[in-house]
Amino acid sequence: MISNAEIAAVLWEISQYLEMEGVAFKPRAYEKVAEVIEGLSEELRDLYKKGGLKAIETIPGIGVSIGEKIEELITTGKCKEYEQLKKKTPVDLAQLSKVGGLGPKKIKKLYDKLKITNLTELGAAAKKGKIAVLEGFGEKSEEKIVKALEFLSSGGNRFVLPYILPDIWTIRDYLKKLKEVEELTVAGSVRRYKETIGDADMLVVSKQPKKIMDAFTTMPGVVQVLAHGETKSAVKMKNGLQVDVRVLPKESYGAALNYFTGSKDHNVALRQLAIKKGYTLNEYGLWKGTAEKKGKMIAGATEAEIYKALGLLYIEPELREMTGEIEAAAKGKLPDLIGYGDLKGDLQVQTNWTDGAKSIEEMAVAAMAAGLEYIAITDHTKRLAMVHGLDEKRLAEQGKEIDELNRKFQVQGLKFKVLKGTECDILEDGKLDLSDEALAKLDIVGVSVHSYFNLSHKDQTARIKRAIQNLNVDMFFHPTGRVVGRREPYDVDIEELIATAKATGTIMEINGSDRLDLKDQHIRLCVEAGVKMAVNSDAHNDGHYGFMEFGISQARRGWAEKKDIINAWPLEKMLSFLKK
DNA sequence: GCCGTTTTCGGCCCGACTGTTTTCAGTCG
Repeated sequence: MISNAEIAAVLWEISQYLEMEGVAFKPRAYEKVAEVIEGLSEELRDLYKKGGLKAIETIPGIGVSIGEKIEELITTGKCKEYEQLKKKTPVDLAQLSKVGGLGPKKIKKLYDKLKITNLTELGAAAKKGKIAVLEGFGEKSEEKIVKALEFLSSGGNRFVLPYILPDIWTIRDYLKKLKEVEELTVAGSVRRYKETIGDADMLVVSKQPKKIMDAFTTMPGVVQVLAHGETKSAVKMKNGLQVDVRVLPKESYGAALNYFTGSKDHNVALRQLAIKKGYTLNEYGLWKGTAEKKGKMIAGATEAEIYKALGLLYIEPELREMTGEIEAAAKGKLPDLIGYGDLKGDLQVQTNWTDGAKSIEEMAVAAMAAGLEYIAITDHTKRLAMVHGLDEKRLAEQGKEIDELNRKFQVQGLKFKVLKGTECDILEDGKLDLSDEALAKLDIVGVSVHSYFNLSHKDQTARIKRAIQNLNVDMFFHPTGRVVGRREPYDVDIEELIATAKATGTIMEINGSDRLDLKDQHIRLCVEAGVKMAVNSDAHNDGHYGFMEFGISQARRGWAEKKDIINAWPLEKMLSFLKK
C-alpha cells in the first residue's frame, strides 16, 4: 500500500541522483512529476486499480518510463532503478537537502570524499574541519553548514501560516516605514495563502536599493544574514523565519510580483508560454525576442497586463499551483472565486457553555463588529466531558438564552441573528451523542469526530457515513480531523464521504482555524461534485473571527465560488438550503 | 524523460548571489 507521498519521494530522489550525474533535462522531468503527484487528490494505487498503467499515463508529465516505475512501485513496493542509484550513493537525500547551500552535486562530493550519508556524519565532519579543505568548499561553506544544522536541530523550517502571519506583518510594517520604500508587497507562498510557509518573500519598489538592503539586513530581530546583494538579500530571524527581500524598479513591478509570487512551476509554465509566443518573461518584464536577444518590453508594470499579453485571464495568486489554472485561463474558464469579504455568517462558534472563553452575547457582539449578519452557536456535547459538553437539558436551556438574546437584538433594531446549533459528537458506531428529538429542535446541526481516531479505513468511513446520513444532520465539521503541522488526518475515504454528502445534502465544513480542514484539494473535489460547503472560524474567543480569512483562502485555493459556500448567502437562503 | 494549434524530433525558464575562483559552478527561488 504505497501512498502518493511515498511515490513522489522516490521520484524526487531519482531526480536528485540524475542531477548528481550531471544528466541533462531528465532531473527536471522527474522533479516535475513528483510535484504533480504530491498535488493529486486521488491515490495513484486506486487509479491504477481502476484503469491500470493507461490511467497512470494520463497524468501530465508521466510517460512510458516514469509510468512503468510507478507501476513497479505500486505492485512491488520497490523500484529497481532507484535501488541501484541508492546503492551507488547511499545518502539520506531528504535530510541532507534541507541543509541550505547543499544540492545534489555537493552532497555527492561529500559522499565521494568523506563518505557522509546523513546529518550526524555531516555535523561531525564539519566540526573536525574536514569540509573546508575539500575542493569547491571552504571555511565559509563549513560555517554555513554548522549553522544550518543548528537551525534544523532546533526544529522548525516550516511555519503554519495563521500563526506566523502576525510576525510577517511586523517586518513588513517596519520596512514600509523606510523613506526609500515606494511600495512593498509580501509575495511568495504567503500571498498564495499556502497553509505552511518556509519563508517570507517581500518585494520592494525603490530607486535606492542599496539603502534598502542595508536597512533590511540590519533590522531588529535578524540573527543571520544569508545573502546580501545589491538588489536581493535574505536573513534569518530570531524565530527561525527566513525573509527574502528583492528590490526592483517601478516599471517592473508587475513582472516582479508575478515572479516573486510563484509558484515556481506556475512561473515556469508562463515563461514557456511566453517563448511559444516569441517572447521572453523574466522578473523585469515581458519582452519581445529571446533571452539572449531581447527586444522591446511589452508588459511588466502590472500582473494583469502580463497575463493579458500571454492570452490569459488574470489568475488569482491562490490558484497559481499548476493544477490546471493556465489551461482554464487560456479557455476563459477560471472560477469566479469567493472573495475575502463575502461571508455573511459563521456556522461554528463555541461559547463559555463549554470550551469557549466568552458568553453567547459577547460572541454575537464581536461577530457584528466583524461585519457578520448571523452566527450559529455550536457548543460541544456531553461525550466531551472534559469541556462539560451539553446534554439535552442544558442544550434546551441554552436555546432559551439564545431566544432572549435575539428578542433583545430585535428591540434594539439590530438585524443580527443568533442560530441554535450544536457540534454533536459522532460516537464510535456512528450514532450521535444527542437524541434525534433534541437535534430536530435546532436551527443547524453539525457533527464531528473527537474520538476513535484510529479506526480502520473501512470502519471510520462507515461510521461517519452513518452519522451524516441522519436526517437531522446538516453539516460535517472538520471532516478529516487533521491539525496543520500537529495531527495527521484519520484514515477515511474522503471521496466516499463527499459522495455521501452529495446524496444526503450534507454541508462539508472548511474550518478556518489551524485545522484548515477540508483542505484545498478536497474542496476542489466538493466543487466538482456539486457538494456545498461552509467556511467557519471555529471561534473559541471573540478575537477568533479573523480565522475565517484562512478558511476563505483555502476555499479559493480549492476553486470555490460564492455559490459553493452557503454562509456567503443571506440568512433565509442559507436556512432554506438545509435539510428539512 | 516528456511533449507537440509552428514539432513524433528537437527542444526543454531565467537571473541573482555566494564562495571559491581568476571566469564560473552550484544553489536558490
